Amino acid sequence: MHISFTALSTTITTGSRWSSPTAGFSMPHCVTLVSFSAQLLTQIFMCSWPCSVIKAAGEACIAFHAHVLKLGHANDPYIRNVMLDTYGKHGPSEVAWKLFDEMTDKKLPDWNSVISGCWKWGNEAEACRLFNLMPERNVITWTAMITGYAKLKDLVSARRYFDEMPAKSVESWNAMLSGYAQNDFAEEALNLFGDMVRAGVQPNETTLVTVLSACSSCGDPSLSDSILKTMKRNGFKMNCFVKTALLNLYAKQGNLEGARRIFDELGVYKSSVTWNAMISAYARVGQLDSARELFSIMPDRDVISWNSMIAGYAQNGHSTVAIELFKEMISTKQFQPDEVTMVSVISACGHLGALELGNWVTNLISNYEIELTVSGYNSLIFMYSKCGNIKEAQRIFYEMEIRDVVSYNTLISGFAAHGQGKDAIELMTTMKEEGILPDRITYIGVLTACSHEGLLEEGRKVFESIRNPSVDHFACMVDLLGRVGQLDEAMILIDNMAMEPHSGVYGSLLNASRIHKRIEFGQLAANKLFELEPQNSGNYVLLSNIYASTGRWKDAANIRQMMRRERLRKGTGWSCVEYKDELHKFVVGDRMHARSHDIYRLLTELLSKMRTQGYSADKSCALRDVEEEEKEEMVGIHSEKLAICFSLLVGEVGSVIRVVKNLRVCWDCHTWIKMVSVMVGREIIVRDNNRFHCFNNGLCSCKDHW
DNA sequence: ATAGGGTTAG
Repeated sequence: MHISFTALSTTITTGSRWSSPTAGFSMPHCVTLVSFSAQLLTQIFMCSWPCSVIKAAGEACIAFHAHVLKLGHANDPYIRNVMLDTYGKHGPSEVAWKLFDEMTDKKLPDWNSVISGCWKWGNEAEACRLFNLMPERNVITWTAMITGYAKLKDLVSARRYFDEMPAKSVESWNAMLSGYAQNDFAEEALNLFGDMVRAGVQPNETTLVTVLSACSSCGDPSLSDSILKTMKRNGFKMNCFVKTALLNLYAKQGNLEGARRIFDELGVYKSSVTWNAMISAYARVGQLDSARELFSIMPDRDVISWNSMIAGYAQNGHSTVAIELFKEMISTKQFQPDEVTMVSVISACGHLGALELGNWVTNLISNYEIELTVSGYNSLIFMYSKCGNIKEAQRIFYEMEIRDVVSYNTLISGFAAHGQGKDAIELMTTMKEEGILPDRITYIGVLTACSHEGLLEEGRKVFESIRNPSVDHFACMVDLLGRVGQLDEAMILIDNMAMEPHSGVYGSLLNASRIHKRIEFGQLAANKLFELEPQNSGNYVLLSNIYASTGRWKDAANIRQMMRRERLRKGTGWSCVEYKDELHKFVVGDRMHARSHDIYRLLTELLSKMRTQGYSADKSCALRDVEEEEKEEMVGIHSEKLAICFSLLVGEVGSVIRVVKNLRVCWDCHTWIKMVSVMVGREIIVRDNNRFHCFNNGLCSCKDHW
């Protein structure tokens, strides 16, 4: 960009560029300020004005400069440095470099301003060149170098300057601390803080904010406790920033009452950051009503408030609410959704299997001109594979320029859901070749994929290659062994585990016992599970089903009796169908749907057809069905059946994925859907939580299931 | 200087 000062001067004096781009920053006002004093001019740029005004000031910068020249301040060293600093920070930076080059008597602050400017625009080479060239340096110069390298995430270089600098101010320590803290090196930050205390440097508020933030991400309460004690002992005065950081620390440690106390104590002196910290604290732990209440009375909501709320719903199983809230957000037209918003919403679409909705959201990304980073693309991979379109997920994956471990994990898990074990293994090999190390989630994905495809030997090899297998990996391996029928070996594996097996391990064993009708293992697993998670009704249902499937009706009934005695009910499962841009959600015995009447009629029709077509080909199946009818009379028709009947009514079966929960626990749904697929002569695709089942002509793509 | 997002099993 070429700047002609004379031309600008003219523009300014005619006043044509002034009124609009500078909100609350009108021309006469500026002129007055400039002519007052250099001190005031500094204030305009340096004081903590809202971002919008600073931006406006950036645009107005050139004009200011023109005025400074006109008013004869051009050679005032103080003003000149302010202009240099301002151009460097807000641009156009070229002006700063030009000004600096033309200066014949460069003073130390001028060098410092220009070096800071270089870092601001990411010009490491120039910053270093000037640093080495300058005749003298002060503590500000050195600190600028630390801040600059910290911004580039080059903490080794930052630390080198920090260690080499002849004298350190609190600000230097703070720069190094926040460099560590903001780049996820909480531990290093806390260690450095220890050094700082030992060096006898008095921390200020900024220090505390940084350190408390590091404490909240490192999760060691004893450290923050001692810091807080020292603060109390020294009578440290806490401003709003420190209190908000402390609020966040309490929240991250699970002390919501403590967090709320700080929130309330702050009274009217809360910033929007304080509000957001409290809202997201509630939202994270699933106290969505408390979060929503604060959200609704918060004075100045911003994107982050919306994002915290939306993410709260999305992460606590309320995908539909998350999407509704998002729609509300954009309908106000006051808020621009950003990548973070989109990631939550896209992920919610994935959980719901709502492809149409997902496509609509994806289009919004370009409408709002949102630049996606790796996380954004990752969420798209997740959404497409959860919606059954693994091809599109793969396409996005291969089009990405940079992929991280989550990209790989997400696609591998997608392969697992689609039963593509070999693809999962192959992708893990590729990621290693690309220099990305598999983590525990990668292995969970690959093992699950092997299990779903029945690849015992391949899975075994993968399992043996894991350096420090966690309980989850054992659970996957038990699942794999169990599914292919090697229950004895699965049992040996459990017995030889170095750690205590958790519910996932016994859950896998129980499921395998069901598939292969191995009552003895089923009983063992179920009894362990009754201890480990007595509230999970699914375990009772499963054991009862195992008894029933081998004709032990009395035992089956006893378990049901036990459930009743313990007042356990099947959890709130739901099924969901997307049709014409709308989500149709069903729960057990649902009669709320607009087409309920038609749905139940079709259901009855199908059932009588099934009877005449010999639903009872398999003896145990027929008997099961009797018991199932009994149960349905009590609790109502399964949500899965309602959802599928709705799809049949609107004629969308085969093109849309249906999401159902707990197909595993569901008594006869699997058989039922198989029969339906024969009767309608079409393919029915169902996603049971995390796995796709393709029903066609009485067969299911996952052979191991029943 | 403080606040917000994505991945796993049954």
